[in-house]
Amino acid sequence: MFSDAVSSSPLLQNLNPEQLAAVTLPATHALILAGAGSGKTRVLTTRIAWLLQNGYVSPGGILAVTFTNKAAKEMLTRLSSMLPINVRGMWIGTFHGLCNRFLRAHYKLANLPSTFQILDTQDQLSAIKRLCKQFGIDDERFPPKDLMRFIAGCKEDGLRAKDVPAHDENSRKKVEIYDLYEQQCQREGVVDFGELMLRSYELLRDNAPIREHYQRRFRHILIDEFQDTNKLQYAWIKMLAGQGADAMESMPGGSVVAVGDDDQSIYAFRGARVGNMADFVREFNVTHQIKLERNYRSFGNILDSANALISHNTQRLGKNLSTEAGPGEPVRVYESASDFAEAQWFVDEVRQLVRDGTERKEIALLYRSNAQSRVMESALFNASIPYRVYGGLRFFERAEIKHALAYLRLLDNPHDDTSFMRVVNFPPRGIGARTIEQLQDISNASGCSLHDGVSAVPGKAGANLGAFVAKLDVMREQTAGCTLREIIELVLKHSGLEEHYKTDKDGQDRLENLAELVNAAEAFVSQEGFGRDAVALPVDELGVNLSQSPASQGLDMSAAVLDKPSPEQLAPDLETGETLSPLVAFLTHAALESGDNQAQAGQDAVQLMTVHSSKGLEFDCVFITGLEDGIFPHENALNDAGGIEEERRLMYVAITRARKRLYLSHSQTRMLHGQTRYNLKSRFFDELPESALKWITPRNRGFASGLGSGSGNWSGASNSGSGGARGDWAGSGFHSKSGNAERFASPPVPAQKSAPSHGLKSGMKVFHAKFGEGKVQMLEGTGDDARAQINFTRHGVKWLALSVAKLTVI
DNA sequence: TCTTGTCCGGTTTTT
DNA sequence: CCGGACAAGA
Repeated sequence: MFSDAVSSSPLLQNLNPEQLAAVTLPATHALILAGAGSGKTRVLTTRIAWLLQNGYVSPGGILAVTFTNKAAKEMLTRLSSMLPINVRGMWIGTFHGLCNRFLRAHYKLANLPSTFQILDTQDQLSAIKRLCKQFGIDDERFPPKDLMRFIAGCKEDGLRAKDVPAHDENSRKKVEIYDLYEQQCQREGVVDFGELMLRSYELLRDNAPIREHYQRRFRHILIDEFQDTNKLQYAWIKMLAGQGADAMESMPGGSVVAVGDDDQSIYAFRGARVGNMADFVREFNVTHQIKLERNYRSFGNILDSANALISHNTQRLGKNLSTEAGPGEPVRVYESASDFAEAQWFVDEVRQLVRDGTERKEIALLYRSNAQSRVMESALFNASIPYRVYGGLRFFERAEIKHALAYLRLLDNPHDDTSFMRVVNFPPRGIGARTIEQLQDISNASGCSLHDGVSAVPGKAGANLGAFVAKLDVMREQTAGCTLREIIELVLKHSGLEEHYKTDKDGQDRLENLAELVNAAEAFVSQEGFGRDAVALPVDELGVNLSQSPASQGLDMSAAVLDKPSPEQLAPDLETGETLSPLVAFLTHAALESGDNQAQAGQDAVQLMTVHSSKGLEFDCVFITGLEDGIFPHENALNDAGGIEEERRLMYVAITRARKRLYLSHSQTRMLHGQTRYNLKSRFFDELPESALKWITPRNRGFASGLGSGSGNWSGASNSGSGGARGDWAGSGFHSKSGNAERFASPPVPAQKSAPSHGLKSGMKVFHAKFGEGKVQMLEGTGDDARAQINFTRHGVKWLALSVAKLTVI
């Protein structure tokens, strides 16, 4: 179908046959099942470059969507290195970034003020709290966090309050609050993340000229990480592709290419629907499906482990990764006696790896939940090994930055009550809870913003408030016509933020961050041309630099011809080129890109992160720790099959991060919520191929203890052992190399032939040194793995590993 | 009004 | 254990 001239293009060199097929797909709808490490991003960007280079589409005719800013940025960078084109005007970005751009261009039709601001999760929560207070909602029955989840969930499903089915009193109330929240946001001129998507969708749905314009325009739609799309995002794509229920046409000559991996779907908890992949195939009549199963990342043993594990999932599209790299090293498995011992082992291994020439940044430590990082961090810290923890507070989420941004927002929109509340008494200026309550009552009664209610507050309180508002007004006047940098510097000074942190004894870091905010703004203005990114470009600028791509070699140009928008084809004001003020653009940027969390990004440091945040990354050496039932898989997922399958996919993601060497570890005991827990090793170990594994812990560790001795009395490694290990830790760090582990190692015990006879039966009453009296509810496993679920009178239900726990039958 | 102590609760995360 | 959230003193 394609000429030699095309396939010999330098763009297409070194692609394997499947990748090449994906890159050069004809203009139809297609699903690309791209396994981990199969070169997915490369395929996506190469396809875009290929389409452009051959003139099948102009830059303006492409819509490429990703989930994270990082992925979007990478796509743009790679693209500009492949082709000499100006990527600025191209619609490549995150769902939310693109929706923002769309709404900025059509703010009037979307019924938004031109300066609408975006609420991040923090802002949204405080907006909901404020609302609950105003309407006297019982926050025991309706915790604001739950309400936020509920509202976000509704929006992810594309539901307005009126569309949400409510059968009982409870859900009716929640829907009512959702509705009130919407009204509040509208009044204040703010939108949350979900609203960006939902409102874009509704505008496309309800406005035919707009819809048809964009449907004509985007000939090639590409979506990355399709398995993570939610219901609304899928509906949005359908709408743009003319597959909506009332669509006139179904983008003839156009194409939607969805790239995803159902095995890496790990975001169901936030509304992602893997089912979108199957729906896409059905609803778009997808005829071209390509599987990318050749893995260029990991050695065989690692891939075999991943394949074997994921084969235990039932709901799969089916895919098996293969490599030509050879088996490589075995997957190393380690069992420790405590989380402290695990950390010590990790530190020792890291030291060894570094000695052998591994770069620290090529070593990643993955864990299921953030709480697990602490013990690891301490161990690394004590060993003076540089490390970097991902996750946590990001730049634009820091309190001092949020304060500064709140002042800036109030300059543009004094009715932004969320921002008003945040800084009305920060730095402290004698406006207390009582005064604010008064103001809220007045504003609520007259249905105005807090800002407008100020004048009606009597007495000294009113005077204080008045002074605050006057200060804002002065700042607004003084900053008129200033550059972004000048505006921010002036606000930092006049708001008193700078002064406040100067006198605060540990305000140095915060001052530095505020200085960094000025830098960020400066960088934003110069690099981004302040927010041309955030607004739609005029239509006639869309074909920029197309002339620089080589003309197509006598190929079918119909796609390109179709795409080229002729000015008369479009209503003149469908897309506005209206420029946003630098300040609004910067505030938008701050909300949509919360900024990197760590300044020390470039350093050669060991990388610590949750499995979730490791998605999309790869490392030479990967440690997956805390592989215990209840930790990974997480206990909240143990009770339903779907939950276990998602945990298994999570494990699959974790394993496939490793290039050369993979370590798995679990611990017999672990401190959690200030208590020592006894965990069994993760059930996922049973799903890995024994031939790919190598246990580097002597397997006779732990022991069957005196079980079945008839006395009904047996001992495990003593409970106080963990206390001892902790003492060691707190006192002298990790000096004793294997000391902790040895402490737990049990004395040799004659093999117990009659393994299961630990003498316990459900219903028995037992005594535990720490938990007191309890009743055996359930028993599982044999020998080392035997465990009992015990309902303790004073401490509730617990699972105890019988090889460790000290129990007496009473 | 602002600071200090007690209580509670506690996955995963991006936008 | 550890942070956030609220209730009592300066």
